[in-house]
Amino acid sequence: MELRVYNTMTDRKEVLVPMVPGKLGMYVCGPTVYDMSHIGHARVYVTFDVVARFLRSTGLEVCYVRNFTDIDDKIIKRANEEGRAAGEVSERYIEEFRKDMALLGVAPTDVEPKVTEHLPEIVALIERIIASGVGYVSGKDVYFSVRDHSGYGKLSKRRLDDLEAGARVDPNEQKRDPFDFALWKGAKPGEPSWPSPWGEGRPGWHIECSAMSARYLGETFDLHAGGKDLVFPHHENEIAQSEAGNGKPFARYWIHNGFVQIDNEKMSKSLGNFFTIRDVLQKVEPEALRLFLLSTHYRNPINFSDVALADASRRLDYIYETLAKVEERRAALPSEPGEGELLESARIAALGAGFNEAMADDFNTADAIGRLADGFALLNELCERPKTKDKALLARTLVAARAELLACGMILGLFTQAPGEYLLRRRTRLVAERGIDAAEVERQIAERAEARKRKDFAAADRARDALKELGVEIMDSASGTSWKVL
RNA sequence: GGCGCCAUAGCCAAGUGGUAAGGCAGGGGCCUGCAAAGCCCCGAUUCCCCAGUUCAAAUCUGGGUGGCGCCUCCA
Repeated sequence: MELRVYNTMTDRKEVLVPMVPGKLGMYVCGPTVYDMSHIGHARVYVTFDVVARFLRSTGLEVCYVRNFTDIDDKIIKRANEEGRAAGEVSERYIEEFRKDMALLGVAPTDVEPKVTEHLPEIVALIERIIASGVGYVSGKDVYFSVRDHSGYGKLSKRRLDDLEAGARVDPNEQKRDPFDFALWKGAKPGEPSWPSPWGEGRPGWHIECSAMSARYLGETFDLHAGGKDLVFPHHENEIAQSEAGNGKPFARYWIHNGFVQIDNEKMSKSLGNFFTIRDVLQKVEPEALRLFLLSTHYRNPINFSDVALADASRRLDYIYETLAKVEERRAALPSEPGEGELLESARIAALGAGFNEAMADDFNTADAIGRLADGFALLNELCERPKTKDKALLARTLVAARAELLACGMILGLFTQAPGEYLLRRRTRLVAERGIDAAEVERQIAERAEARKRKDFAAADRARDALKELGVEIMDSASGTSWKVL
């Protein structure tokens, strides 16, 4: 199947053709580890986790590199505030980041390079940039001379002359041109530093990604991704550095995700309207956040709200309730139903086919998730009103339909939990939140069962109403009465 | 000022030339002692407005209106 991706470089969807057939290298700009990650970070890493999973599902051997920026002004600032070493701060937040990612089902990437462990590569690249004539030393710093590099602005479609109006010059810097950017910053007192041909100092912000991507993926590689706000200047500068230093084209396809917004405004630290991943996970299951993030196409902005999150949560409950129902039904059917025909085979086949079609069109997770809806309806239908008395046939069909859905879910990193565990954890969480006495609920349900046995429906209904008052909803079925928190 | 994005039902959200996916909420039906859950059916003659191109436009072009982003650390 042809895989089409929207390439920021060309502003169109293009067929993704890896440089080396069967293999694909991808680099995603990772976090600067100076604080807890927010849901904007969650979106980026969930998005590209799904991209990597989908690419792998097509048979590509993917090498996914995502860095940690573990030395930077903000980290130093934080370290000074806390009276710690910069390394302590970055290590702490790397751990927190990994915890967040694990909760969200974001798989570790193949390589997670840290800037502080790649100084030799960085210094060597800066030397090559200087040698190529577009880098210059000024005082203790080294800068990239933007005007001496042809092609600067090709990703962001900016011309230097257009930038002029918004230019701001930091008087502390010794640039020849306001748009030049630092490759190397000479050490200031009390700052962490590393030796270099230009004296003690540390790398500029952009050079790390150029150096580390080349180290693990080669000087030219397939896919480079990140948040939309990195297009300029970060990615533009990476391109300039890499192409000037290596004399080769840099990344072949660029993909960028849209922002998470709050009340239709960008969420950011500077606006103070941001939620950390940890904040959100206090309130909902991590998987619900993941589902929410994937319910909008990655390039569009997504508006974060309690309502939207509740929608995703409800939908996820439906999915796990369906899967739990399938398990229960399955237990009453032949355990080895054998091979053979299926019910609704066309509908089942359409699930995976439709899903893949949507994903192959620029990773359209929103469309892809929509295509799965019929599969869950089918499972419910099969469980509640099977159109056959052939138990083996029913069992085969249930297994096949579920397998199809779970295979798609695996690519999204969704529906991967044991349904019973998910539902119990969710109920336990809600029970605690609402201060519901679970034993009391069970007692009232038992009483109601007695009343029903006596055909005293008035009493049974009173019991049900009483439970509803507590926020508990009950469901009668052949196998007894179950309950959930509303 | 420069560059760019977005506008689809009450809400969320796909769809980039061939006659509007999906979800939530709502209405009806089936099931149920009654419910709940589930399943089925119903819901935009229409895609911010105006003009144009075309046999055909939510989709393309031009012009508006409204919202947002980047150009400064930012995912």
